[in-house]
Amino acid sequence: MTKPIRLNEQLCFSIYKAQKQFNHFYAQALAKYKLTYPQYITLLSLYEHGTMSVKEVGQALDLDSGTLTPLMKRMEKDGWISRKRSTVDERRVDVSLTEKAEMMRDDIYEHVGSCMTLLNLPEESYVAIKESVDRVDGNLSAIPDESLN
Amino acid sequence: MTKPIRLNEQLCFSIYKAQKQFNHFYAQALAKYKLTYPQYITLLSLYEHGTMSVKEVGQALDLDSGTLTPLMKRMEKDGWISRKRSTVDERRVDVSLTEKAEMMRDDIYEHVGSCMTLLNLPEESYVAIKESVDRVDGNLSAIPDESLN
DNA sequence: GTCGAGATTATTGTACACGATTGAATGGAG
DNA sequence: CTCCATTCAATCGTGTACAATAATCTCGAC
Repeated sequence: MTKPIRLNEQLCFSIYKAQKQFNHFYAQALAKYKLTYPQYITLLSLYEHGTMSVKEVGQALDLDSGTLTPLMKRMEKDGWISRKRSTVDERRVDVSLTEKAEMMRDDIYEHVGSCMTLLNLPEESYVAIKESVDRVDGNLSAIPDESLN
Repeated sequence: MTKPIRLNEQLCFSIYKAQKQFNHFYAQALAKYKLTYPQYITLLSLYEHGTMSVKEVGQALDLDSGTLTPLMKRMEKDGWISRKRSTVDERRVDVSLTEKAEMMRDDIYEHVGSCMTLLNLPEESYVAIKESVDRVDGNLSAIPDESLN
């Protein structure tokens, strides 16, 4: 007598769908800049920390080089960032913002900020939900892979 | 004086990361069945509703045929489902479960169920968080694309 | 000074995800 | 009965994701 698993009662499915909605939301909001969501968070990270190596961006975003290298090549082609091998340590590739990125900074902050108000969630709810999701994330990452065999 | 956007305070980023953690969690939990997460939810949907058209699966999972067609071809090759054109309406392709899928059903329910206990979230929290995430999803989907230009 | 273990980035292969387009099939409106 | 707008699956192009592997580099042991 095994209990069936109903899709619409699964937290993973809710998060899966919410992530896609956010993706769509940002696709619209960022269309005028021709940025995708992963490109946008890469940009945010650089705005926040300044020039970083690919490795450091990967740690900030929880993405590996297999994702970041092609993504950053596209961002370089679109004039958002420049990439060059560090002269100090030639294994590293330093990623820095272009003039264009610096110039667009406030515009992007402001536009995205105003779009976010349309989400229509009171500040306390927003923070509370975020903390809940972070807890789920934390609990998940604490599970050793071997225990799932 | 534009307020900077801090990545680690963004709900979208928390959900983005949690989704990836769930993906990793299910990649481990489903490895013995050689199923990915999207394949697993396709299977769940068929367990729940029986034979469905591609369109109906797409509505249940919020995915389009561009994603589902290749995914289902892989699932067919791996012996989970069979696909055939409806004789009633030849635009439709009916997707049904194989013997193998029916036989594995309880095994999968049980194994995934036991993995879920490792998430270590009390039932009330689980439900409350899920409802919060669903609300965010609902609010997002209510935003008209044009208002984000 | 050279060598090799370990670290770091790039590349490759597989699998989503989705917008846009295509082409076959359907079912009304007239 | 015949157009023709609509529906549906498949296809194509672009862009993530990530595991696995390859290529490159650093630094400490000697």
